[in-house]
Amino acid sequence: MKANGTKVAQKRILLVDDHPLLRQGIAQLINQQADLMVCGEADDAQKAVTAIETTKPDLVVLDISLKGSSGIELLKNVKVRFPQLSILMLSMHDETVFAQRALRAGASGYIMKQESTDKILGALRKVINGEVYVSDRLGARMLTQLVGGKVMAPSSPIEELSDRELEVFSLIGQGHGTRPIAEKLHLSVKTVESHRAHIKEKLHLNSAAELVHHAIQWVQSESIG
Amino acid sequence: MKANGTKVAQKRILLVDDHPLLRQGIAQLINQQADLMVCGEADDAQKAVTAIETTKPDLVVLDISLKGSSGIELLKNVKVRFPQLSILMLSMHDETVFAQRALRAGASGYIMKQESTDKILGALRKVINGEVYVSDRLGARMLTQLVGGKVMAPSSPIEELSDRELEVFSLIGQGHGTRPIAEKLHLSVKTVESHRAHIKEKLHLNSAAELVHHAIQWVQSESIG
DNA sequence: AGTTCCATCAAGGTTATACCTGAGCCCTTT
DNA sequence: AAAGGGCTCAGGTATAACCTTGATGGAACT
Repeated sequence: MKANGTKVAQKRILLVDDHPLLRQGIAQLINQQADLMVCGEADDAQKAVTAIETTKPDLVVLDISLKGSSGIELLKNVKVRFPQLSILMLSMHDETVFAQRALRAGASGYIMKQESTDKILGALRKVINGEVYVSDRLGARMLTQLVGGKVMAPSSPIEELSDRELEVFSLIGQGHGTRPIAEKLHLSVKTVESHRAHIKEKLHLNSAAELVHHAIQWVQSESIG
Repeated sequence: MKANGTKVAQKRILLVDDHPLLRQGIAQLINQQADLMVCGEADDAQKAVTAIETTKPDLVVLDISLKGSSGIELLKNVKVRFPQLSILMLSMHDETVFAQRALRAGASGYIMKQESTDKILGALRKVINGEVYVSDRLGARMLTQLVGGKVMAPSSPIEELSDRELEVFSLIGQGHGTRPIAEKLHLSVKTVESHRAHIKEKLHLNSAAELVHHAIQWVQSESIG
């Protein structure tokens, strides 16, 4: 069966990531498999939607940090338009902050770029078969949360932030002011101010200076650690 | 000449990155070239040093954000032990923040993972030939800083700040707002505003957000070393 | 000694941002 | 149907940022 070359019905995978090197790496990994193939690539949100419509993939591998809008936003949009489509989120960021909100937004799995190619292949196959993939560590943690009745003590109050709030928080940490953030996200300045206020409440911060300070620290710890 | 297969002396490249997918991507890119080859891979600082000793690469491609210690720390250590070795820093982060730091620490180039494979190949070849690679945008910016500054190259425009300005800059970087700074230094708020304006001029910054961003960055780099 | 330069300090006035209250809409949960 | 949370935005006031202007005193050139 396996030896039958391309006659086996291969699962079609669309790659969405703005790092050409990484796309090349995962594309090679996938195309080496008899049962998988890359049907297309995209490096931003618009191209991703177009590519889904034209290539009809069985699975989308989606980077959580795209240029322009965040991967989570794209994930939500795609899920609205193509509810049946399976999506595996790929990220270099800490799973404790991003994985659960990715799953809540409709992803079928979350895996970090730091994982071995074996594990990534395993995640791909699991998601294609309709299952949900998360790391063992995160899976255990989520079980504990369920059994524990309510929500576990969040390891960081940053997990309390909503998706939009986290997006704003991240942009603040990258050094952007309120106005540029509003423009980038196509929102009213008033809305961004509102998000900032909520972030300050949730993180128990008292001033704009403190907010910027913590945001920059967090962005830095995310990128270096 | 080119047609002589592997008889041409290929340049040996060591990859240091903790993302297997990305290593696979860049390895494939390099090994497709007749004049380049991957001589080894490493995913943390220790293995990187060992690999340099055993494989004697002509060039090291080094991710700036490694697990454990940061890539910049590793860069400094490697430069102490192997001063002749060329190093191209690879990063997914904004070059305006990290590139100059990397070059000062001894790197021969800095390129972002978002760049096309063509540009990455170009950077690899440029660094192997003993030249320095930075993006066109960053190169122009650095030139402007040199020309716009004084005759000599200030290693950092921060050295242009007066004592008082540096004091204010440092307090901004510690997360204090204008009012608290004025109180702490027994000055009028207006005076602190004036200092802030002069700092912004000297560092070529355009907004308060940028100022705070750079100030925090600087304070952090000072405390880390 | 005079001129120039600039660091330091500061005011007035304009614009932008921060902060507070409130509110409509949508979705999910109950 | 009701309740809660998330997302969006507005009005109004307080505060901070920003621009211009300018006084003072020290350093440096010439």
